Amino acid sequence: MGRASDKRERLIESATKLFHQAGCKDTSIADIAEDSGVPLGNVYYYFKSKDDLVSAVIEERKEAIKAEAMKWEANPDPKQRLLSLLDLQISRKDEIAKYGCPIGSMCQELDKERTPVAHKADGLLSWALEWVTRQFKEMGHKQADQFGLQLMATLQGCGVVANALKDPKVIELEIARLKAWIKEL
Amino acid sequence: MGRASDKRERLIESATKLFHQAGCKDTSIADIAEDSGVPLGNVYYYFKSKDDLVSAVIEERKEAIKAEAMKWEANPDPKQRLLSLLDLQISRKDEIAKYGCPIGSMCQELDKERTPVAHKADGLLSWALEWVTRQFKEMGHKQADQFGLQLMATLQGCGVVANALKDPKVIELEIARLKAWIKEL
DNA sequence: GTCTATATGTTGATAGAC
DNA sequence: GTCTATCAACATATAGAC
Repeated sequence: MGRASDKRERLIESATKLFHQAGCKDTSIADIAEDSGVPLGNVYYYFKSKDDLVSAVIEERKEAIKAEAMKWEANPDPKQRLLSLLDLQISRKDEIAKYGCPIGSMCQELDKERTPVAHKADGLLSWALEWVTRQFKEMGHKQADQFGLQLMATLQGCGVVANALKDPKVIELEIARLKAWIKEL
Repeated sequence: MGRASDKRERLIESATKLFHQAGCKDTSIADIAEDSGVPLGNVYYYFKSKDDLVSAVIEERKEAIKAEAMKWEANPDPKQRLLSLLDLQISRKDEIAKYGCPIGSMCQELDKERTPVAHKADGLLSWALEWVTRQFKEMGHKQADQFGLQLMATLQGCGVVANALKDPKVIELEIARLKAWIKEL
């Protein structure tokens, strides 16, 4: 691919958005083609199957998360890094209340599928859990594993509850509590 | 319906199981018909559409939850009632790690649909949240709203994480923590 | 009330002209 | 590399015999 057009990345971009908003299953290739402005038949030049496209979306999200984490790691204080993560979640509260957590909802949806990519999204969540746990370890906590789990479960949980209640305030409240907890640790 | 056959309830039973295991979208009427031993065409005698069946499944779950809650309310101590809820969740840890929380995963899946029943499952989760909050209120806590949210978010969150990691231990650990917290409140 | 056969619509995927 | 036309599979839902 000496000089590829930007169609591939436009397809991934549209798919990422639509999968989050409507779910992978409810988003057809035609929907993605239309949203990205790529003709239907041409999609299969870039992705040999829908699974392949789903896989690419997950891969792209993984890169985005790792890039974000790398930015935070410029800060030498692991406690501040965790607070950065929480601030990011707060800034996304409206989106999460509308469509759920992009990672969590994708894990739950794909886990029920019987396709080859079924459990690929799980890697995103477990990577995030490991990252969070690592920060607690660097803070010197022996209960780092427990704390990491506690943080991730609350983040995922307030996403589910906020989405069910369609109320971003849920995220605001729960994350405010988490921030207070982390600050005094 | 003077003397109805048990086909209607068998269909709901199969649908409840399959929707949880594979998701509503991925479970076809044919799947449900086969699992329940009811011929495909006959399903539409009992439910005029798939949405109608989904709706009935949600309704049945609601009744089951309310019945369970009523049993717990025989106990005069609200703290014990909350512990009963947590014990129930622990007893279901393997199922939840495999397929996710039946309520939470249904909320997340249906929220993305564009059908008339789209947000009906949300009522289950908000009912549970209200019930939990009421127990904290009866315990005399002024922060009952916050505590209720905290409990529900953690319950839902450990379901998502356990499902992604396919590890029931996640539920065991998080709920043990919740129980300790509630006991010393 | 029960069940078979089938209509109807949508989707993922392919063929093949350009 | 690009795009139109279309196939094949599968889903919901209905018609109509029993």
